[in-house]
Amino acid sequence: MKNSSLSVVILIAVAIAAYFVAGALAPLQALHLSIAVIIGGAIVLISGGVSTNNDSPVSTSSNETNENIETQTLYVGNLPYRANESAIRKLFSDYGQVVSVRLLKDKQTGKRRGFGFVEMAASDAPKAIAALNEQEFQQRTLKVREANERKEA
DNA sequence: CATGAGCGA
Repeated sequence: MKNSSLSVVILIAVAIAAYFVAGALAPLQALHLSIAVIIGGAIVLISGGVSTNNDSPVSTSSNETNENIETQTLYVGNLPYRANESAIRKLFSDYGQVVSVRLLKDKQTGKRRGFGFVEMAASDAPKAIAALNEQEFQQRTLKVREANERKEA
């Protein structure tokens, strides 16, 4: 839709340019028009062929499993109120790829509740638990455990 | 601003 109108604009501009290019190449003005029409027709075929290629861009059946890594949500408790999400993400990213980190805040009061959830690769989750559980983080002993409710892989 | 066991819009 937008591609077609844009193709028309580009087509006109290219055709005009092709007309002058043809003027430089051919001595006769009739030949100018002929070459311009030929080039214009070629542009029409090319742009038409491109725009009508509306097949699904990534319909290759091998693309459906696009890095579907098994993720495990970890419960992280006893977090310091000063802790922000980036610090937690960086802390956990040393033991595995962190998918998402969410620190829970009270919706009513807006205050932080001191715990959160870290979603990371399931293969790296036990290592992160063993390494970060009962570990001191900003003078607070973290409690890292597998999440129980809400989301499960 | 202040709080400290716990499992989430």
